[in-house]
Amino acid sequence: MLRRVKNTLTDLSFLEELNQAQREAVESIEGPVLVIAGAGSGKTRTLVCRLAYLVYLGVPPENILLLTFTRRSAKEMIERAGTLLQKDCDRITGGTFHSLCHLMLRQYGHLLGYSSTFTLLDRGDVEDLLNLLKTSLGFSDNKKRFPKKQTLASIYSKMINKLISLEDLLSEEYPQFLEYLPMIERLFTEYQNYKREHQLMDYDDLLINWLEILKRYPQIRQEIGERFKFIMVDEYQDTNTLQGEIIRYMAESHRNVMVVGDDSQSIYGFRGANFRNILDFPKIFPDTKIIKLEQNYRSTQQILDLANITISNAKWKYKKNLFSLKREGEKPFLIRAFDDTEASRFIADKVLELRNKGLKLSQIAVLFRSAYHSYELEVELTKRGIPFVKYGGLKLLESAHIKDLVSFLRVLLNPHDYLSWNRILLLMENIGPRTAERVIGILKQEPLPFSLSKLKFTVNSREFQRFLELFLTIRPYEEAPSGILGQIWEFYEPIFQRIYYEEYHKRVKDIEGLFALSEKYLTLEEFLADLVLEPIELFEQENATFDEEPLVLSTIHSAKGLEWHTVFVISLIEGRFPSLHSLKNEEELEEERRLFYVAVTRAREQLYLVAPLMIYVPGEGKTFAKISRFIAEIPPNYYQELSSKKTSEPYKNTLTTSETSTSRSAFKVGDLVRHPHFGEGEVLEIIGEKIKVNFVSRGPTLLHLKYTYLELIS
DNA sequence: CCGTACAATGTTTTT
DNA sequence: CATTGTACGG
Repeated sequence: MLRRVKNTLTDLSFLEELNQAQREAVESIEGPVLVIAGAGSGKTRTLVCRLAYLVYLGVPPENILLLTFTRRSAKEMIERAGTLLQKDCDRITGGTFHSLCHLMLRQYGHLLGYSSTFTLLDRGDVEDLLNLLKTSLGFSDNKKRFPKKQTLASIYSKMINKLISLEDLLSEEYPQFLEYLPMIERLFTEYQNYKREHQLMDYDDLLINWLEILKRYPQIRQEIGERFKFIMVDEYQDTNTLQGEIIRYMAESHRNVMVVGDDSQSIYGFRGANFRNILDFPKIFPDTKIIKLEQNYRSTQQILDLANITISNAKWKYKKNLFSLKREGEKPFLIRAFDDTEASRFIADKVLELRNKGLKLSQIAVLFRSAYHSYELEVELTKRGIPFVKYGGLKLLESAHIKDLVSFLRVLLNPHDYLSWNRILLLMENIGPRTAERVIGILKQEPLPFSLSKLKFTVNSREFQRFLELFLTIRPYEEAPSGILGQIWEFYEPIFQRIYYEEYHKRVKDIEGLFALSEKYLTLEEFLADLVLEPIELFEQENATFDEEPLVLSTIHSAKGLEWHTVFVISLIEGRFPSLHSLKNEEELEEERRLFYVAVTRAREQLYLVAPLMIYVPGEGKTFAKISRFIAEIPPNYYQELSSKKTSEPYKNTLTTSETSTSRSAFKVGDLVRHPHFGEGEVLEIIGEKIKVNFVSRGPTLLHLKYTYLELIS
């Protein structure tokens, strides 16, 4: 059935680098395949090779669908496949489940009564809408214990993703709200109606609605089967029942589907992911070929040993037998710092020491359970001028000022998005909840160009009058997104200054970021959808001045699938990791354990486990912290304890040398210098504490004198 | 009816 | 400790 395409693509040498099991996975082209891949077993490489192999065999790239956990990783894999083949693979469809569903719904959503310009709601929008409905139903008056908007949003999403009834969910996880069951039920019904009536979809709707279409229309299943003849799904252990169903229907006609995952790395239970999905796959697709990748290429034996202890203590034992190439390395380190401040200092010292030894900063990562665990460290790194990026913190769209701007864009595209109308109306001078409500009432009866005079008459706000004029001049389908954004910004700036005058400069940087992003898009729809589907991380932009690739700080969830030379896992104390929230529930504790397993298996060579002795507790001051059970249960001979007080001598020397070198006289333009990592280069420029060196190996590079070890050669 | 000053309140992980 | 709700003055 598959014919080899002429002989232009002859180079299959990439297959030879695979081991037996990997190769089998790559070459099993037809029928359902389940790959159980342990941590570091070359899972990504296998997927990439299989993509390349399919294209090599003559499968048109547009007939291949690759579903991954982030759009970034899909893009990366497709690029890598292209490199292997030396052929463009861009036409492979790749992305997350949500982005695929979004794509499909823009095309087929009309079957459920959705126009192709429906608005996507992010978590914050969902909360706002639930809150709006809660108030309008009168549930917020005097009902002190009625759940608040965040909780409501969590309950709703869990209910949908786990496919369980509200009553079951409440009695299992939120017994304190059981008395409100009928009210919450009512609220959720209103919520669903509201979304439908106003062309809105939340994350869950993307899955539900696409699944609904697949279920209802056999001819579409057929059509989709023709379009995506080969389906691959990465990180299958983190899919939920809905996603499993979607795959079942999409692959129904040809059954060419490969899913890859590792049950011991399932860490998304909180959003309904069920690792049983992976075990049930052969039941949904009988005759599934099961392939296990058990050889670990990533980590040293010492790191693997520690990881294996963790997983062997798991309640549910996994049938896996990870073996490595017996690559010897250093035992993992355990550091008991006095408090978070000392831990941060230790890490900063160590990072600089490693960099002085020639390790790239981007080869080092600091991992933690919750985004806020790295606050102290961020302060320390900033103080020392160590560039870093943080993954898993606040997203661009989660900041109020960005949300404001986006709301303007949204109403241009979907005038029925009254949620966004509400937001922008409240921003304007002399408009409060009541006026906003009145305006929306008018808009609902008569959409904009018609209700213009009526609105001008009713609303006493100059700002609003100006906005109306602007609204009518913008052509959202014709102008470039960046141009539209520009016009909106011109209008919004004074409002912005008024509301956020305190952190004006900090926030303006995000706006600049949004502008830069908008320039990559041709249509406003795509731009807005992407902001929700692929939320942009909001990092400290101050580090952007460094040419060097930054150190990585990341939540463990966001570190999935990645690896580094050296990994620090911080905040290893009870209540933080495992998180306080999971302590009462055994299932969630098991998930925390898998999370710890994921964290330690990110490291290739060196692993540092860091736990403070004391932590600051709000009302109580400094108190003793209990070390994480995940550390306590590891026999001490699996790690070596290291004092956080003293760093190794050679490093101290370099610090003093470089500190003397901060004085302007140390280097001058034209000097020849040597850097431990970049090699030799010529000094181009000295700007305050920074120095620009033209390295033979990598061209002009800006370095911070205080923290760089430079040797004068000439 | 708007805007502001103050009190209360709980705190994970992501598409 | 930062966000969210409430009370009050303009």
